Amino acid sequence: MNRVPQVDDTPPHRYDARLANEIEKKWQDRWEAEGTFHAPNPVGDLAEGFDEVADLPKLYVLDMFPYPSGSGLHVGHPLGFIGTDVYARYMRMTGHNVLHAMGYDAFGLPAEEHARQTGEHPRVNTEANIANMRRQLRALGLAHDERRSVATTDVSFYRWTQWIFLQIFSSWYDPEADRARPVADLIAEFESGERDTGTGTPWAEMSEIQRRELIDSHRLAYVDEAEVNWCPALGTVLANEEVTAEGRSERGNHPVFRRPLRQWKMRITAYADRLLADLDLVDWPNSVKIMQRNWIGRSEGARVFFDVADRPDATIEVFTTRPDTLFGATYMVLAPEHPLVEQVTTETWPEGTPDRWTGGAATPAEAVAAYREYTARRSDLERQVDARDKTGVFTGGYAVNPVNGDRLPVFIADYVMMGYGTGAIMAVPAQDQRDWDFAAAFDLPVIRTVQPPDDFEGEAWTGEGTTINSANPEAGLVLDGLGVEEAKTTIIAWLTEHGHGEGTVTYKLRDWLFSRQRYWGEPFPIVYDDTGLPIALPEEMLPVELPELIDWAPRSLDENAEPEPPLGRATDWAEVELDLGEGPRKYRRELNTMPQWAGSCWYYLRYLDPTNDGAFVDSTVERYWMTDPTGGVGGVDLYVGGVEHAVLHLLYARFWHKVLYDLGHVSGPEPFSRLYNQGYIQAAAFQDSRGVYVPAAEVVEEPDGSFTYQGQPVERIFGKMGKSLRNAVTPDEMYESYGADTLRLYEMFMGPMDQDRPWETKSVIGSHRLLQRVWRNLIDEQTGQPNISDVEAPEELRRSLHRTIAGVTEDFAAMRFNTAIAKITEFNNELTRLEGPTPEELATPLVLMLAPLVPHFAEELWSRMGHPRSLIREPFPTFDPGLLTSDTVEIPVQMNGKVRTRITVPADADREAMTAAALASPRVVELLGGAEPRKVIAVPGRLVNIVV
RNA sequence: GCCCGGGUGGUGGAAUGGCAGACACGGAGGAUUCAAAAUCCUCUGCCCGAAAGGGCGUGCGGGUUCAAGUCCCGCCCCGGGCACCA
Repeated sequence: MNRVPQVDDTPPHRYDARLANEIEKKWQDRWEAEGTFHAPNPVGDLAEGFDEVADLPKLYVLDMFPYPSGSGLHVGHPLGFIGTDVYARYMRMTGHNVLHAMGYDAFGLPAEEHARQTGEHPRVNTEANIANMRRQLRALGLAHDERRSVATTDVSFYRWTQWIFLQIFSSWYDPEADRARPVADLIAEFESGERDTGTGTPWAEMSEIQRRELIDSHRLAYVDEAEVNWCPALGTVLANEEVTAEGRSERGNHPVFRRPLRQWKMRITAYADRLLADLDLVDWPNSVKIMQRNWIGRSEGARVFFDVADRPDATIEVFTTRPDTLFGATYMVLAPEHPLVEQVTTETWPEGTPDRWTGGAATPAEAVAAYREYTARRSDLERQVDARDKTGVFTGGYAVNPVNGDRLPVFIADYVMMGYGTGAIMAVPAQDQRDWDFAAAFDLPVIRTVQPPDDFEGEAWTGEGTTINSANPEAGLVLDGLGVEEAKTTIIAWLTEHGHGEGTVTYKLRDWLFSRQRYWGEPFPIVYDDTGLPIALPEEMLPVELPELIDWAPRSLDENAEPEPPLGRATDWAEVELDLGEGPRKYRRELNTMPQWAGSCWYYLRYLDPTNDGAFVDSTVERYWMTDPTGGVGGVDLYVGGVEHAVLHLLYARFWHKVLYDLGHVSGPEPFSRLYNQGYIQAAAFQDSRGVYVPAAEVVEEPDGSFTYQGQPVERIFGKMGKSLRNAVTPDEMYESYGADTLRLYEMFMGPMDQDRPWETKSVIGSHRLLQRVWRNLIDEQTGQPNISDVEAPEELRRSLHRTIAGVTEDFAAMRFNTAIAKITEFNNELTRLEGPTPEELATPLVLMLAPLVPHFAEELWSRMGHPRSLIREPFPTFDPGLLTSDTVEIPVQMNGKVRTRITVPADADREAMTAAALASPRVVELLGGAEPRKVIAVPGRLVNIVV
């Protein structure tokens, strides 16, 4: 290579990656040493310095709890963190005591899988990952109060997770008071006889075990033998919410099987109504509220009891949202697993049973057995695909319609599910398309009870209409002529009066399956005695620490394997001798662990008071940070995270918060008063002709716009950044090429915070150039000294500055960082055109406006401009409204809505003056050609439109 | 199927019913330089035109309005959520 030796004539003090890295390191160290980001608490360990901020309003800004992944961060991860940091820094400069902290949601499957593969304890791996993530985040210059950083895996943290579990375990939901209360109150009410036990046996006559079982059945955390989602590949059960519609695990996409198992559950359904109603109190994206509402799935209707013909002991209870259509019921359906199926099924087929109904079986019992087997084999996916092809068999039994005594054949069919309502329906084909489809397939009658519109040509009519064919005058029941709503009210009253049913509300929401067969999670603070009933460990025995495990050997588990909690292998730990008040006795520990959601249900409360050994959070501290002084619902002031947590995490956390609120441990009913969903950074990924992903960084864009990798054409797609698509770009790469401030600025500039956007490494240079230009406007690149003078700024630039401040202030407050940056850029571009040193009155506000976005950069300039102290609490620049307007404005003149020319008029010109000026302009005179305009619209300060 | 979002230059995106495309990337040209990088300046939606200027243009089709990316009606496409929920 005979290259000419290069002389590096880059000025010594140019803002480039090398200088940026130097500056960033310096300021990060200084911030840490000076505790710049410490947010003082009103009392307790972290109260130092509170006097200085006592008069300021508080602000609690929070990021969703990150999982410290082993592969480290890519540039998509910190988008939200940077956004909250910019906002939090801005709010500090507008005079708020801002709490912003970051912790780690560090329990979970990946660390345990890693342990299985390497034999290394999950804690070792987890702590290494946390350390790496801390390093990467620190390099971004995020203004977190590092004293408040916690990890769910810290014993000092999960001790309080266990404590909260005990609070929930020791509570029950009092429907009259509509809140959770201590179980002790319930026992007292049973003892005094104030509350009926509901078992038919008075408390005084119950045995000790009966009493415990009764109490346990009321607890908000309870053990239940129930159908659960067993995922052998993960070796654990999953919550319903963790299973996809295809019957696979959300994590890893492994097959999931239904099987009965003894498991912990949380009675979240008791809170269904409040979780729904209180959504009205919070400032959340509408889409998230809707998702939560759908998930809770409240629906109003009625329970109706149907006697079974010739079976006096059996009653089929159905839930319907359309009790007004009861006269249109022509058959009944039970879910295949419904417990009444055996009782309803007859020995032989009734006379005249159509062949279509029997499934070809000789007896109803055989038909039922065969159909049950068929449905058990059928996957959820298959069922969805042919949802309109209804299947089922007749049980041979009949139910009696309470409104008119009609005999209705009872079927089993898999379009009715055990998990919703009562697992049984009355089928009304005329007003329900699913029932219509089934009726058509099985040749069942259709009776319209709502008059469809004359031009209706469809099948089932589910809309409004007049009730018809619905009268039984002898029973005192006439619905004919009523609208749907009136008919519902009338029939519910009739059902209630005659003991055939009642109005009721049903929810889709199920109780929350709370135990997992994993090691790397919080142990339950629960032991069992000989009765097999759970006993809460007393608070003083917390924490219950995880035992050390040596055996990480993978177990091959299949569908039929007995789920086996790893803690069962810690035999020394599993059995324990304790004195729980009755002298030392042997107990068995609970071997399941809590799901990963547990820690994220309350971490935001621990940030408030992370070092407190006497309480999960001090109540004065909690009130200070979580109460809205203006009387709002309170809670975290701004919570930012991805929309993928719209249902699970946010619903669980709200539930725990409400329990804690009911028990008096927190001051408000909602944890997060304002929620903001950040978008995702997507990135281009490239597939070769075999469909294999190639390293995106090595793909070349050809002049014709196509892409090649090593000379071979590849195809571009967009997707999540990550290892699997081989398109990850790390923050470390960006620090090296441009510095962290450039990365921050670019991420904020790419587009609105709440939108997905594609990452483009080649565009980062633009943000870097902005910083270079600002630097050059304020610093002499040869000497590194400020190039700033105290001469007055030209009038035009001063006005421009004040317009910029006004716009940026508004944009920052609304988290529109991209447009704020555009305004700053525009102002700086004007500044660039100015000859000579930059006037101080322009330089200072510019630096302060940039400070939230690029904090190291701004601190460095601030310091070079002669300020000894950090600008962290420097007041944000204010603007003079008088400078926002100018004396004259240029406005467009339209003719018939099309811009034809522009005129300059005094800013305060009224309609007449504007019209006159417009009509006098040469261009308008020319175009009018002497004609009279039909009409002239003049909007002061805006435009003139001449209609001809 | 139902419920939410969203469709604007080559690209990311900007626009209280009032000049569509701010700002940036990319591209073109120029200044500077022995040369290059860097920097600075100019241009850059499409079409016609030498220019002046004109026409078209915010997914498609209608409508309201002096004026529509923005409001209304009907479609199409993309993304997300839910889904035989009685």
